[in-house]
Amino acid sequence: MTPDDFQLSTFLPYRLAVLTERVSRRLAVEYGRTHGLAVAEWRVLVHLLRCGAVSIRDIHTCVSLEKPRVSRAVTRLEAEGLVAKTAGSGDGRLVSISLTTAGRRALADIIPEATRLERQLTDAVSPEELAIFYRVMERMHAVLDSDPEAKPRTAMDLERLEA
Amino acid sequence: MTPDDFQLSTFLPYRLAVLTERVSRRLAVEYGRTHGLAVAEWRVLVHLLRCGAVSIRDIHTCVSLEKPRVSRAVTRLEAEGLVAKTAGSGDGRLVSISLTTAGRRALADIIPEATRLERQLTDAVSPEELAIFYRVMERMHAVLDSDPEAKPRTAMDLERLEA
DNA sequence: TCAATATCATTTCAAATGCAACGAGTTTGG
DNA sequence: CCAAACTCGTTGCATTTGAAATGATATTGA
Repeated sequence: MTPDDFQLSTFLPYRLAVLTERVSRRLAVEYGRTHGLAVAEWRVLVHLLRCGAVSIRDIHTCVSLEKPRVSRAVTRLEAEGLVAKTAGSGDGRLVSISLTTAGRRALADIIPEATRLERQLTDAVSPEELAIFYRVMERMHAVLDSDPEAKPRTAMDLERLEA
Repeated sequence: MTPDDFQLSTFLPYRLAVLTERVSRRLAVEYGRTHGLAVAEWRVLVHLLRCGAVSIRDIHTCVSLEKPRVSRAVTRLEAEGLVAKTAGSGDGRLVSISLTTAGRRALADIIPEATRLERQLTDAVSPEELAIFYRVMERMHAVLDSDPEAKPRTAMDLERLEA
């Protein structure tokens, strides 16, 4: 392919970016409207639901967010009463973050909506096609895993493969 | 699925976001290292290669970037001599933006690298799987197209379907 | 033991971002 | 003809962002 034939609208990274942003913004409507959350806050809450009391560092290495972003998200969530931040009992550097009842309640509101959106998207294709879709995504990740210029995957995203 | 079973690492919007960011950042290494470009600048340059002299508005409606972002990207590109900005001949509000020779040369450097990265990713799966992958993406777009809460697709991304 | 190194969370700072408002120009409808 | 409504590109402004620096605590190794 000569450079002149290059077309943005069929370029894989562009197509991924466009679909992702569209899905992402659509989802943000749900958790934004009902609880004023941003994506970082949403991810932190969900991670806490599954992993209980954890540190900033732990969240950072799990949910693909930079450390300062997690720190700020937690600050906001604490201000809104959705999470509690307590000094770690053992290591004095660690902060222990956990869901409050209000946080759990917020998730109980949002998760069904999120799941509904996901189902709307996945129901548009057959289970076989969807399985292939996820397999292709995984293969692309694998290519990046062996590329020294690419950023490594988070612990959680790798862990999922073993399960 | 009860809310407690919800898992971020298998949630479609999250998975899309993670893969997209990884691919996007890997690509940015290419056009960042060689020419100091950011994603908006890269998209503008590529669009110009294909569409010749166009307005800010036209770029905005084609490459999925907000208008101010396009405007600022063009300002930077002009400062670096990669595009030329001339007052539109007809409508006095329009600005005509086109590639300079240096801009064309920059693209000649970057596009092969971008294409190489894309091929690395797509070569990891069979052509059939890749075709299904793109079809699934298109179906998800179609779901969002009929969702009033979702942002509409750009002209260019829709146009591609007719071709 | 205790200095050097490492890790954790936060903060600083400069740059990027998006929304809304703006000024300039154009089209429309009476 | 001209005032109202619209469109174009830019800019102001408040917020978000990530990289690097910071301060506090832990660990290591001599």
